[in-house]
Amino acid sequence: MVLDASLGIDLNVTPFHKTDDTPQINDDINQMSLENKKLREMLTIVWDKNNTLQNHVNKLMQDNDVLLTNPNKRKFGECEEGNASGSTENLHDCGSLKRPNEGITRVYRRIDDPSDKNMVVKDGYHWRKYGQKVTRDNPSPRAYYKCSFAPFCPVKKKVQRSVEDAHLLVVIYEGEHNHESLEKEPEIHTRNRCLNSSMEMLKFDEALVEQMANSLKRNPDFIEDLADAISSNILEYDLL
DNA sequence: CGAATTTGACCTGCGC
DNA sequence: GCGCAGGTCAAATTCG
Repeated sequence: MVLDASLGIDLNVTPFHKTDDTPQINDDINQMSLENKKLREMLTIVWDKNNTLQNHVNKLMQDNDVLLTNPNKRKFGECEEGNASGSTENLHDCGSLKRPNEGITRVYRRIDDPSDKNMVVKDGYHWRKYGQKVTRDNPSPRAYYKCSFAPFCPVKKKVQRSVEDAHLLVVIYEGEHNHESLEKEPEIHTRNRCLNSSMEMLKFDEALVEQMANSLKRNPDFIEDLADAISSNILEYDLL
């Protein structure tokens, strides 16, 4: 019996064989009840472990936030507060040390349909697409946009689906708009200062947690450790 | 018909 | 110098 296909856990419960022997039937029914009880408790254990892991992931996310929002921990080349679209840098690399990362802002947007090839990100500005390229580290194409006010406005943006999570669009803004937003629709909300409502903050957190969980699931060491932990727990239970 | 998008070619920077 | 990868250009195509 596979409890969780994504984790590849197979509890391998011995099949129950019915016989014609009447006294044997009662024994078998008792045995089945025992096995059902065992299974239920195993499920509880797995569920508990899942909750523990999820709490751990949440804690890691909080620690990460502290690092990103504490200005004293910033170094040269680290993320500047965003301004291209009223947004800021967030999770992941805050830029290499090769060049100052001023005016470079990375934003994650959640999309409902990962198969949707339309990577339009509404951020209140009007953009003109001038190129598209498939990059080495990501099979989904990266789209290049210039602000439609170019060359008056030097801002560019790159939009690419996250390699970690197809539901996430990674938007990289370069430069600073020297004009007002064209539309009155909400700007992209940011981790540090622009998440206006708690609802949007929740959605943002959900996306980040999901991305991190996906990364953990893809990590063979993590899966191996998890399988070890669960199997040792089951063995301990059987020995009782 | 004009604006926006697509897409192959070209340019540039970097590592070897 | 060469090859690779990312970024940009511009002609062709699509769309409203």
